[in-house]
Amino acid sequence: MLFRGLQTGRVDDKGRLKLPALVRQRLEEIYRDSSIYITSLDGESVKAFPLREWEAVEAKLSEKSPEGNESDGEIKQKILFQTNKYGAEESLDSQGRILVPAVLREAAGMRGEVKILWQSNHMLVLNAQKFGEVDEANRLGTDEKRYAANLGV
Amino acid sequence: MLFRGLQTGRVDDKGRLKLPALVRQRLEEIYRDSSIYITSLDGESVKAFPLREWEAVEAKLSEKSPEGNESDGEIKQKILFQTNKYGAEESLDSQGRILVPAVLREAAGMRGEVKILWQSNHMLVLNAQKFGEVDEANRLGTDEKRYAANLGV
DNA sequence: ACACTTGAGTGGTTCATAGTGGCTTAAAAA
DNA sequence: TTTTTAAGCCACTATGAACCACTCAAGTGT
Repeated sequence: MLFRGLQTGRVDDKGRLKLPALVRQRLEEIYRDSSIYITSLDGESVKAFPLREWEAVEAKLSEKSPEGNESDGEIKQKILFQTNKYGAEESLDSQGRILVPAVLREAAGMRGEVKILWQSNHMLVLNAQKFGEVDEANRLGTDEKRYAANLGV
Repeated sequence: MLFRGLQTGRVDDKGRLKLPALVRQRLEEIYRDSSIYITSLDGESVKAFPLREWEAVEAKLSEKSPEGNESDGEIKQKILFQTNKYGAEESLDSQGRILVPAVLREAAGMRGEVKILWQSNHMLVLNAQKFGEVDEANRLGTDEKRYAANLGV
């Protein structure tokens, strides 16, 4: 777990995403490598993978699917195509910034302040508007709160 | 892996494809050789192989097929014929450009801006229109996004 | 057969700008 | 305070895009 909770970053007018100091420190501690694969599935949000994590995903995506499962391989191909479309290998500069590729910057509206969340193996980066939408879509109903309560939350 | 993500190149009015600087650097690092075999299977897209990679493919194509497998050898012949039809050995000039053979230029609509993807052992080059078509065909539905999420993407 | 034209390919130059790196001031934390 | 982090800003550089000029080969017409 790289970090918990919400972090905020900022994209400057040249399209560079500045990561909060905490995130930089953790990246350094855990991965000892500042290489990042920055991409997206749909252009709505930005996903930034420590390169090592991305390589693991890549391995899964290029694994041969079990016999008799055509569609499985097809989906993997699609995922690879989409992530390639938005993707770029980057690395943190001396001030902890990474350049967001122009296509992605445009598609995901990466300008000014952005929200950063850690999701199992990558950072999810959203602009304020998208964050609001996701938030809305993730509101808990009473049943869900009960469910949470059962889990001790 | 030569590079990840999408690169854009440009074909000038003389039919020369200019490779992005990153790609040139990586080619130099990894292959230490600027020889490229540029070809296509069907004229729809351009496939540019570092010569060494193409030689590996060629080796597979000229391997004797297992006994009693007529059609296998036939397919290899067809593939060789088509790749020869469009193919040419080229090498990067001092400014990182390669000439796309006229036939291929014509067939694949190589003019102006083009998209470049790395596919296991070669660069796949598509014009904007073809890229759009492929993109369209590779859009992810909600089920597929769920599948991706399970893989950690 | 010869000179001439044409067009494709080659090589290089120039200019604008996206990207890079770093500096400085401001703000926040210790 | 002192120290760290952030944000804006500025200057430099590498790259890309557009040109231009030259070579070479093929074809054309006399």
